[in-house]
Amino acid sequence: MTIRTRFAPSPTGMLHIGGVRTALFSWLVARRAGGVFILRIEDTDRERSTPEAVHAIIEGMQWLGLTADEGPFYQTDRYPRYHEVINQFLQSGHAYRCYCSKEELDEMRAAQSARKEKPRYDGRCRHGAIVREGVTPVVRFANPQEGQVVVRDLVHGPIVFQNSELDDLIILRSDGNPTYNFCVAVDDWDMRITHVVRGDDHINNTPRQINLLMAMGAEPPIYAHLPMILGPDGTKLSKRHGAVSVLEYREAGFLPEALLNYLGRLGWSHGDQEIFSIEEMIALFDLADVNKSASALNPEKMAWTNQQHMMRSPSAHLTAPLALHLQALGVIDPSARSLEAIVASQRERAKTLREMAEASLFFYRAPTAYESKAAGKHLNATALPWLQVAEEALGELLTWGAVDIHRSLETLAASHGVSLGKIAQPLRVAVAGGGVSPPIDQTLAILGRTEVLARLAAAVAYIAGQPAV
RNA sequence: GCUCCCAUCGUCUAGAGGCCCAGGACACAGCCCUCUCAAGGCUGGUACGAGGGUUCGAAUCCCUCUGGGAGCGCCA
Repeated sequence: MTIRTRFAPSPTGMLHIGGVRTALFSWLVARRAGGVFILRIEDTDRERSTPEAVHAIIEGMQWLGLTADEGPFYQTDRYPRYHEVINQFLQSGHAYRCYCSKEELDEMRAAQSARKEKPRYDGRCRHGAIVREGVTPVVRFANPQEGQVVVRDLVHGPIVFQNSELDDLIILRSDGNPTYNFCVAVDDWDMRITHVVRGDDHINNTPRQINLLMAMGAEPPIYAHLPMILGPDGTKLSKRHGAVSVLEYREAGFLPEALLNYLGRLGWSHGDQEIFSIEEMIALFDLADVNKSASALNPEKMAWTNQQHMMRSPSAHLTAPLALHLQALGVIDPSARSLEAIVASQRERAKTLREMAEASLFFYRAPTAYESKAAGKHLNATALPWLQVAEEALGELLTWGAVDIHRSLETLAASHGVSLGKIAQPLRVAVAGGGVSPPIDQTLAILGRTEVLARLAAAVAYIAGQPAV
């Protein structure tokens, strides 16, 4: 049997990190089994669903590479089918019309709470409701009143619910809109979903959905309820934790595969392995290895994971996104320097592409001011002669490559009986404006001879203009 | 209140009765490497929520408690 899974977000907000993790696991289950992954948009809440949110979900999934084999399907397109099932239920006695008003229901629930009972519909319209003129009834599902429902859950094991705990839920609102649990059951059946992978906040909905499925004569799928993802402080994830939308992680300079790797390791593990490529995750993922307890986001580890992926990626894979980040920082033409060389020199020095872009700005812009601490230490009278001899030696180089530059500077240092650092640091501050950059030979190679000599001349002039101490 | 879920270092986790006076990773501290910053290497500290069982033996199995979370909607 072909494994079929689905990701079913409701487009009422941005696609957040928790949703992405759910989508990832669901996608992984399908990919691992050579099955089918379906995207279904649950937009029956017409008040809160927006086209912008739908777009953000699709764009996010696309950026992450979590491609759907079928869909996106929209529940609002499936109303005829829902009404068809509701009519069947009405005829078969699996559902009934209920004329109770909201006030009546509120009163009922208030009374139950006062008696310390679980608030629930008491089924007063179940047997021959009194038709009220001018009131459009809702349709309620006649939930079985006895026996139990066993949820087959791959991460939790079997979970048992007593039918006596469940009430008759509304499946069709008075405004004609079917409700969530009902639509999910119909869709999962119609789309022949074999494995429902979703957040464990849905565990309590599951027995209702199973009863609905059984009333349709359907075989319930297997479930896998994933633990929640919490904010770094261990509380429920919300806007105040910063990034809400996955797309914000793209802006922040994360690689999609790194984000997926980090999210995958939240709740899932494969021994001691930390870094996984997408292919490895597909090959190794197993719901049996998924944790039951909630986990908190750790921004430092997320960044570290991203860095690890950047270090392992072929340079060519990083140049395009780096160019985008450079442009976002105001660099008109990122290709004015070798992006591959920049990536090669910066990849282990940055946690994100954005950081990499920031640290690489000096390749495109000569320093307009020197970092005061670095300049004080390295752009002074002591450094002046080193800058001058380096300028001369570099000017005479026949070929301008990192290896040539390195050899030249080393020879220079050796001939004066000093360490390379003595010369490299002043050079670094002169060309980069501060005390930090990739190795000096690579840095100069990327910059190009003309630019380097110009910046050295500027630094020499700067020192000359400094008051003598 | 009722129902359901969960519980190993600060965080992510390994651990399916003896291999564990608990291993790895992030973060932190120190050292090494070194032209800066990183990366890398080495070293260090900190965890099985509590109490009862079961067993020759429990982080691992059972029970109770405690603590956290979810649901109880004409939201999804």
